[in-house]
Amino acid sequence: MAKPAYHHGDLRRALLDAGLAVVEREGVEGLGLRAVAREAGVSHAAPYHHFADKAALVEAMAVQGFADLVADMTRARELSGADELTGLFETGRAYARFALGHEELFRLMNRPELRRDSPAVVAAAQAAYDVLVAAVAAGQRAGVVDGTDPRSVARTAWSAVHGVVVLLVDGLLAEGPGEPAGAERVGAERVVDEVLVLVGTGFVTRHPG
Amino acid sequence: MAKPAYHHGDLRRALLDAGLAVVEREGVEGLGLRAVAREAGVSHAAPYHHFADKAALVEAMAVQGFADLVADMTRARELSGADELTGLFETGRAYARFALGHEELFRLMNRPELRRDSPAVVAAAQAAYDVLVAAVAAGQRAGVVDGTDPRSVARTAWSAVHGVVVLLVDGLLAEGPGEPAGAERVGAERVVDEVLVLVGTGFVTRHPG
DNA sequence: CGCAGATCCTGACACTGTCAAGATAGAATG
DNA sequence: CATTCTATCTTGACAGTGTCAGGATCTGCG
Repeated sequence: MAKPAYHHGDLRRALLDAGLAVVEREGVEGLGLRAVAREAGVSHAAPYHHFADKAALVEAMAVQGFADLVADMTRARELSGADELTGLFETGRAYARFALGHEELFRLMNRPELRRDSPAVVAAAQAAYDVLVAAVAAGQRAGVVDGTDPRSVARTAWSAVHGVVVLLVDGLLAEGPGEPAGAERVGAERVVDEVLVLVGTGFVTRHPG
Repeated sequence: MAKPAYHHGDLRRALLDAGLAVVEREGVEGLGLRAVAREAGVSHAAPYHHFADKAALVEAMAVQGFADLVADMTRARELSGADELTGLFETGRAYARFALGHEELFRLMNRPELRRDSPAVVAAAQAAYDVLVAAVAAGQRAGVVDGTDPRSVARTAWSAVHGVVVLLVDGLLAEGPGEPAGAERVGAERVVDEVLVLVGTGFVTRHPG
């Protein structure tokens, strides 16, 4: 159904999906233009009719990924009820869940060359940031978050979430040494929660009076 | 002096330096084996007598980078005097300063394929982490840092520092919109400080009683 | 000196991204 | 319906890459 051999119907979408499949199977560095063409069952130069070059393909994949990410984040915040503090936490948790659930895509989205060369990707990433800023501002209006400038708090919250997720994805924050591989995911989410509450409450001993 | 044309003296070191030069000039993705061979003034297959393959070269560069990083961090902590809290902050600041001062090398050190394929790089990164853990533990012994498990606090501190630095290097946390390019560095350090103190004190409003 | 081994170079192979030219399908026009 | 047009896809080629095999050259030891 809907695969008329020569004129493919919607090859652009098919190439994006094929790229997703390749990147999740073989990692970011295994993603090549010819590989996604093979995966899509098409000739090696066919992608050039839908993307200017390889960079344009991964750019489109990254933009799509960020769009899905902001959808996850806003949905998580909406579903979290009236408490703005748990809403903020759930937003962060959604960020972590997305990254841990699509590790290779997340790595692709954070490729530095995209940040340097693609304003579209930067804008898409900023959109995810804006969701966090909005959640922080709501928390401040509700009186559960300190500070006057929401962007200041959002910067540290974003830094913490992004940092812990990156470190987890790169395997540098395994909970115990030598945990069974199957239990990694639950351990990862526990580490994320731990970091989220600790960055909310702080860890510097408050001097009395 | 010390450049006997054929037998190069210390080509291994020269290749590492050439790789550093190439990576800072052309970025991580411009770093190729043939490029560093050209930079070192040597033939395109010469590196194979000192490194098993390209991955081994960038692995060695990353390990070297992490060694320099831990040196910077420990030195900063030692120079910070007796106050364990400022010692902890200075350790984080040193991390940020290294990353912002060697952006491309920092990006190379954080390449995900290294984390997945090279235990040596993971160990080198963990060594940097251990410096932070030690600083946190010292702060706890001095009574200026909360918590019992130093690794828990160190995880969030590391996450915050690493996160803010990564976001800054990728240009996602510019202070004001459209700051002059020359002032970027000072703005970046201010953002780092802001995040460090905020993650230390926390931003959740404490409910009285 | 003469040899052994380390070090470097040349040449080749498979692979990649990219472009040019030709083949084929569906759409528009008569 | 027949014809032409255009977008789409394929084939073939080129430069550049990582990598290996084989030959050339230097250094140190006997």
